[in-house]
Amino acid sequence: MYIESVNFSLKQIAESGQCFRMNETEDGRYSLVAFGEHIELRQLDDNRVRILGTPESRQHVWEDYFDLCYDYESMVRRLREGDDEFLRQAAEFGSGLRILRQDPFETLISFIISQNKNIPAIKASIEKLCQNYGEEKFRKDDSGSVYYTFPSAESLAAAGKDALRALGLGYRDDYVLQAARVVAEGKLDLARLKDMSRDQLVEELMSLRGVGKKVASCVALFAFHQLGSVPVDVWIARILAQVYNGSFSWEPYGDQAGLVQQYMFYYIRNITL
DNA sequence: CTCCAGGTGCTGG
DNA sequence: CCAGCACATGGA
Repeated sequence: MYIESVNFSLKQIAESGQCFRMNETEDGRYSLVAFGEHIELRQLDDNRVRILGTPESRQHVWEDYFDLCYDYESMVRRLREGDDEFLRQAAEFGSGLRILRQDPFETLISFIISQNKNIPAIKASIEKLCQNYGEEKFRKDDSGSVYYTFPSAESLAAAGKDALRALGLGYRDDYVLQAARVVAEGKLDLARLKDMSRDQLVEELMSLRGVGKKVASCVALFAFHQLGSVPVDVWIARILAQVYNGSFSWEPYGDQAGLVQQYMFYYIRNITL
């Protein structure tokens, strides 16, 4: 099965730091676990991707996940043709980025774990969490090897404090447990948050322990597709301070500022490393 | 060994 | 409101 769109680079999306379970394989494919399914993706050309390991009937699910209906080209063009040299470069460099529509609970827990960790460590922690509390399934491809789904709120909430501590999440384990309990007990209905304004959504998420402005912004952006939500992490803060001397304004980008942020993040990560 | 990581909560000014 | 600090762990 093929899915097709412009501004669609598996490599850029996988390395963009918005998802943690999309990884390049030895032969240049990308393996992804999401919504309880394992799939493999291959970039056929700039705009075309082949999906393996999922039935035709699921095509719309992945088209939605990769946000194929959204027009990224207009922002890429706007930045490339603008007078901001840094953003011109950033848009050129990350023109294949898209903002995924990920599962809210997975995104919430993942970004709670992300705090004060580097990306490889985040990925390792999440895999371990999945191996211990996710569901074990078998791949539908010929390898038939096992993979683990992201844990449900219920299974995490049922985990003991000590058992969770043994996973090595550090001080974040208590945040994870509390968030899982709140969701499992129905005190926080993540589906209901879809209808909220960006400010309401962020406020609601920040009521959870261990969820501050940055994590809440990431969940708003990467799970609820609030493109106006702007996560400011150490890297973005560094850009604002060092490249713009504190004079940058998100205002001109309005409800697409979070997208601009993503081009910045992807660019800075790849030019300084 | 040291430094730092897609931060947050708490404290004292 | 803001600066400073502890936090628990692992990758580089």
